[in-house]
Amino acid sequence: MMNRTEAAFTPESVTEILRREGLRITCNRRGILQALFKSGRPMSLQEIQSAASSHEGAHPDYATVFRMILLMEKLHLVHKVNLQRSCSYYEISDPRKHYDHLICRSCGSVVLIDIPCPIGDAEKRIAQQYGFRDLSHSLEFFGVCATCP
Amino acid sequence: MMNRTEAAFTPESVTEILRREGLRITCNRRGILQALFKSGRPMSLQEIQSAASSHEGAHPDYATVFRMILLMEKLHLVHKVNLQRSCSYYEISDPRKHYDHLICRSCGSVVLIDIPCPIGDAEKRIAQQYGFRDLSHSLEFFGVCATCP
DNA sequence: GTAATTGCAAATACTTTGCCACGTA
DNA sequence: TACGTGGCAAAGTATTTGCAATTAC
Repeated sequence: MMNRTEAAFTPESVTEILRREGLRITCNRRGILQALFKSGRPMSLQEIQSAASSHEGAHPDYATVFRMILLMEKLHLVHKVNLQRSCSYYEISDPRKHYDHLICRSCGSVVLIDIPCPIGDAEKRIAQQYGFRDLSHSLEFFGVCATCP
Repeated sequence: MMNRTEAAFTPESVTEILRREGLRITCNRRGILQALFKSGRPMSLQEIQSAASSHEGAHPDYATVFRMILLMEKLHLVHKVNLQRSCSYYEISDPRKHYDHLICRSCGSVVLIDIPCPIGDAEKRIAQQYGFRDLSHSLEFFGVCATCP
């Protein structure tokens, strides 16, 4: 997909991708990108909206955030994360990185874990066995964190 | 948790668990249980409602299904499955079984896969490394199935 | 008989869309 | 200037709750 360099994602490189797609770079969009990059964890649209608003000139409407994230999702620049909550959460989706999460059932804290992906092999085997192609996966661990009773 | 026998889940054994919790067994609830057991895949509340209604005497209101599933979720008798759709899907959660899914991005078909769980070990390592306890996980594979273009 | 369960309807929450004014390139 | 973008408000969809009537035990 896309015409992307092999460099890791940064606000700048993602901005460049958007520009190449013919999209316009506005204050709101800059704010939204900053918000996504600053946060180390998946964010709801609400969270993205308010975080974005702390950046110069940015005060995106909720609908604006919604449409921007929709756009970025289509371009595989962000992806949705399943936190078992009542609304959707998103995070930057660097194609070179791997995103599995550890979520506290009690306080809701979310940790991005970096394990050597126990899934890669299974993915290939499953593709063969079930005749599916173009596989990806979503893996979340749920538990109770050290600071919760 | 609970005072459960080691036998696999059946409508009867789950009914027994509910009874022990002091809950009353009604036609609606029987219908909902039947629906969950008959279906081999995760169901939305809508689907559960209409499937339940095909059982003798059962015509549960949507709210009734909602409350019943909520209850069963608390008792760990069902769990939510992340199908990346706009509403929640649930399935029976037999503690002796393992639930990972393979979902077609194109036609939406859902397959319950039974692989030797590549996660079990990782789960223990993660528990140690991050100080979490009582770990469980949610794993879904997404791809395009053999019959889709 | 008593307390749990249910249907109905209303409230809430999140998501999605239409439209026109506005700003970027 | 031209067209993508953004705010506002309304519509759509799923979830959740209150309450009185009903039912299991």
